Amino acid sequence: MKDQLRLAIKAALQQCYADNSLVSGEFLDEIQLEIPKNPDHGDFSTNLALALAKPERKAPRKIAETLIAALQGNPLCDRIEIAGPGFINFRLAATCWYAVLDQITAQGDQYGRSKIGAGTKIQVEFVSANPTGPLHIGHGRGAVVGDAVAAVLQAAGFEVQREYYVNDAGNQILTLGRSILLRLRELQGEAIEFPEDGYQAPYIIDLAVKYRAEQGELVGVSEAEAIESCARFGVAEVLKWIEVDLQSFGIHFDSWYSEKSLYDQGLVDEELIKLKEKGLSFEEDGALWLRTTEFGDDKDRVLIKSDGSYTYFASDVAYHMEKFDRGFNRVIDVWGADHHGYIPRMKAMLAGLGHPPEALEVLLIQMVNLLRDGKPYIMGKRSGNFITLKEVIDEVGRDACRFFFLMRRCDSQLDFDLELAKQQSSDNPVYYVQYAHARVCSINRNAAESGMELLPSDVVDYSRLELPEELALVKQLARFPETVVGAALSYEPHRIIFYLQDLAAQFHSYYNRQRVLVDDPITSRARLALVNSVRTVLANALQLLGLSAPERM
RNA sequence: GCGCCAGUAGCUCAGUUGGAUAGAGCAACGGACUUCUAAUCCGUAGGCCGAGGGUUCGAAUCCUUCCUGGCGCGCCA
Repeated sequence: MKDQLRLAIKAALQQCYADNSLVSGEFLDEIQLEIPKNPDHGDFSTNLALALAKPERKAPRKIAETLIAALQGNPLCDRIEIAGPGFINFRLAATCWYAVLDQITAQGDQYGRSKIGAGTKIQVEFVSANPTGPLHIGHGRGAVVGDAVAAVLQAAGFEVQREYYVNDAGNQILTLGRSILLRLRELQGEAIEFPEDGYQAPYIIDLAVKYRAEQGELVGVSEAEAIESCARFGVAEVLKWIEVDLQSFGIHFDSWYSEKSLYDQGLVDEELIKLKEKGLSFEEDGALWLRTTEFGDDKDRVLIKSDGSYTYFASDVAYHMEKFDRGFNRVIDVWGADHHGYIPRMKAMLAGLGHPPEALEVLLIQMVNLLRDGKPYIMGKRSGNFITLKEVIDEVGRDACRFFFLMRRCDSQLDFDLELAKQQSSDNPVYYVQYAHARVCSINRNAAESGMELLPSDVVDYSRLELPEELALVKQLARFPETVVGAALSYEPHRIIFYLQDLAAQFHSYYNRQRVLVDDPITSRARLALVNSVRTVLANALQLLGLSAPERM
C-alpha cells in the first residue's frame, strides 16, 4: 500500500522534472511517507515539498501544489491536500484498503513475512551462558530477546542461524571440576574444606552424587585427571539442564558451538599467527598482546598470559573469524550490558583481520533487577543464592514471562518482581492480547453454530465495512508487515509487542461497540471476514514471538 | 577520572529514526453485563519530555555542557 503510493509520488516527481515545472532534479532516495498521528491528516503524509524547498528555492506550499497537480487522477487516492507548512496529505480510497483483507486471507500465516533480507545470512548468538550452573533470570531476558530478534529477522527474509557458544574451556571449567571432585570426596567420607572460590551451590552435590552413581568412585587417577573427568561430566550434565530449560521456554538452537573445539582444531593458534604476521601482536612482560589501540580501543589487550594460558579474548578472535568463514554476512552477539567494555576490542580485532566492524552487531541487554516483595534479590553463582530461570517460568508462566522480557527496549533496565509478576498474572498484558484472539475464535464458533461459515473473500461484500472503526482496523492490519520489517532492521522485537497491544485494543473496542453477527447476513459475513483477518494477524504476531494463541480462555 | 546505557504523567514504559495538538498500561475517580467470552469497553483527571545552550521552516528525537541513577574500565570469565 505504502510502496504503491511511494511509486506514484516518484513518478509524479519525475513528470514535474520532465515538463520543467520543477527544476532542481533533486531525488531523495527514500521518499518519506509516514502515517500521521492525527487521522485528520489523512492516511499517509509526506514532507517531500518541505525537503525540496531548499534545492528548488521555492516556497514549500508552491512545490506541493505542483506535485499534487501531477498526482491528480491517481486511482489510489481519494483526496490529496496541502497542510501546515507544506505537508502533502493523502487519503486513500476505501477500496484500496479492502484489498488488504484479501491479501491477509490469501497469505494466511505468511502474512507479515517479507523478503527484505533477500537471503542475507545472519547468525544470532545468544545465551551462551557458561555451562557451570543452571540458567538464571538474567539469562532469560537475553534468551527471549535473542530468540525474538532471530525470529523477526527470519520473518523479514534473512537466513538466520541461532547459535549457543559453549564456554567449555578455561578456568571456570576447572573450578567446576574441582568443586564436583571435592563434593565427591565428601560423599566418600573424606573431610574436606571447601574453598572460597569453589562453586558452593547445592547442585554441585547433585552432580557429585550422579557422578558417583554413573562413573563409580575415583581410584588410581591423578588429581589433574580426576578434575578433568569431573569437569567433563559436569559440563555435559549442566548443558543438558540448560537445553531442557530453554526448550521449556520455547527456545531452540540450530547449533551448539564448543570453545574447546577451537583449541582442538588449532584455530586459535592459526588466528594468532595471522595477527603476528600482520604485525598486530607483540610480546611484552612475557605475555602476547594485540595492538587494539590502533583501531580505537583505549588499551592493548592480552591474548596469551605470561603463564602461557590463553585469555577468553584469544578464543573469541578465533571464534568470530570462524563465524565469517562459515559464510555469515552479519553476526549478532547478544550480551549482558556488563560486557559492553568488551566491544571496542572485538571491533578492533575485526578491523585488524580485514572485516568491516559493522559486520558484528552487539546487542547489549541491560540488567534484570530481580526483586522479591519489592526488595532486591542479590544473586551470585558462587554463593548459590540465585533463582533459576526454570523456577521463574514455573511461577509466572511461559507466555507471561516471555512477554514481560519483550515488553521493553533491551537497552533499558528491567525490574522483575516475582511477587508482582505472579499477582498480575490475571491482568497481565499478555492475556489482553490473547483474549482478543480467543474472542474471535468464539465468534467463529457461534457463527458455525448458526450455519454461517467464513466465505472466500471474492464473495464477501467488503463495502459493508464502512464504519470508521472498521476502516481503522483494516489500516492497522495493513501496518503489520512494515512493523515486522522495522523490528527486524532495528533489532527491536518490542515493536511487535506494542503493535499487538494496539491491535488488540482496537479489536476489543470494536467488539464492545459493534456486533459481528447481526441479522443481515451480508454484513455479518463482511464483519466475520474482518475479525478473522484480525485473528490471523494476532496469531502470526504471537507466533513470531513464541507466544501461544489460545482459542478459548 | 574515562567509557556505555538510561532520565517522558503518581508508578512502569512507548514515541514510526527531525514533523503537525507528546501517547498507552497500572494506580485514582465516574459509568457499561437480558446482547457473539466483562481477562472487555466508555469517560474524567494527570506533562517545563532531567537542566542550560546550540543547529533549522520544525527538536522528546541531532550537537554541546552540566545533574541524577545503573553498569563497566584485569595477564577474571
